[in-house]
Amino acid sequence: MASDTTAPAGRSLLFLTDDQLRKGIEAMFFAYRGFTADPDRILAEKNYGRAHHRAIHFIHRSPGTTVNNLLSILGVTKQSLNRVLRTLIADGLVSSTVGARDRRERHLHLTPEGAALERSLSDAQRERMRAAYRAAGPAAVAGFREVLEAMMDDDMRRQYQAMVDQPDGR
Amino acid sequence: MASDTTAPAGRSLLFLTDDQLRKGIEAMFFAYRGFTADPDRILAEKNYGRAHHRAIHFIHRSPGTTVNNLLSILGVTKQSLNRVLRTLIADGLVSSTVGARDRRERHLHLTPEGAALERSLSDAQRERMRAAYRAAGPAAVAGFREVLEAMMDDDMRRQYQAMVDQPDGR
DNA sequence: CGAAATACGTCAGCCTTGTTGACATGACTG
DNA sequence: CAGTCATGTCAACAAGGCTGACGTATTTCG
Repeated sequence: MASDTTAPAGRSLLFLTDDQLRKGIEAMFFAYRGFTADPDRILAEKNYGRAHHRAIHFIHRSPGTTVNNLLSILGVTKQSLNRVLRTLIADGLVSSTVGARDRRERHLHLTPEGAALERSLSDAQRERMRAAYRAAGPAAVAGFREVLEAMMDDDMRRQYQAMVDQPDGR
Repeated sequence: MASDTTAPAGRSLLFLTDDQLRKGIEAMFFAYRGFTADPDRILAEKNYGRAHHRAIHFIHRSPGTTVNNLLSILGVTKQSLNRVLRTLIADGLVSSTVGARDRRERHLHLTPEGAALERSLSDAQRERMRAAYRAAGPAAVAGFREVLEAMMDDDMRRQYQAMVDQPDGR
């Protein structure tokens, strides 16, 4: 690497050493493990995986969303998503209803049972996030969000922004 | 849950609404995708996966580390790690040498080829991190690290702290 | 010394979750 | 009506987790 030593201006050169960057990388690695640990425990008991969690989360997030929409949010193939969706529907956690305007589409909703599982998953995850936010304080949280957003790919960030700016209507 | 919503008191409480927490959760989700995207592209060309990346990263990080040590850092089973390690050794990216003090142990090092791959992977990841850090600024970066550290499990945080505080000697 | 514990490797089998490719159906659209 | 679109599904495969069971050095401890 060894770039910043020669590079001009910028706001602060010293805080962008490879060592600082490596610490950020390792922090992401370990923090993500913590981030998924609580839901993973709950899901394991019910024989579901992270893929089910993601589907449930975004169906809860955007009730009535279509399969195609979910596909583009999750960034997986339809075969992969369908496998997960099939089990969730079979288990009565998700309902799939034919679209009124366009009858090719299926609109996805959580059933009461699905909503209950979503609740318990997101409670666990929120609890950890809340504790982290409390420990770090509001200023740190703002910085946290800024860096994370800057880390996304452009098209991902667009999806994220669009999603984040609409309240969840719980 | 529904805790902070009942008493909409001060500003310090409002920043911990479920909605704020959800935004943080979704930011983690999308940011982690970005975080792994660049290395994933490089690895895919060489028919390696994220598991190889993690092994390479931490062997680079702690040259001469033992298999058991790596196991506890990565948090996987020895069978799982061994599969990855076997291919890396067979492909000449990692060397395994019998321990001098304790001949049961194997000490792992990157070969020159392994170090080259590590370099190209971490260059890509650091480049993204650098861009995010630049965009967000030093104060945001400090907050970012604070929140991530608060998000880890206690024993994970201990490992992280111990690791982060020793320079990597590159 | 001998028994137990430790570090490592490996075989076999299973699961989840991702992939491609192919194909069918029903529904909208020009 | 022809073409495209949204969806579902079958089959086959790969990565990378897991458990359980063994085998083999080697070290440690009673």
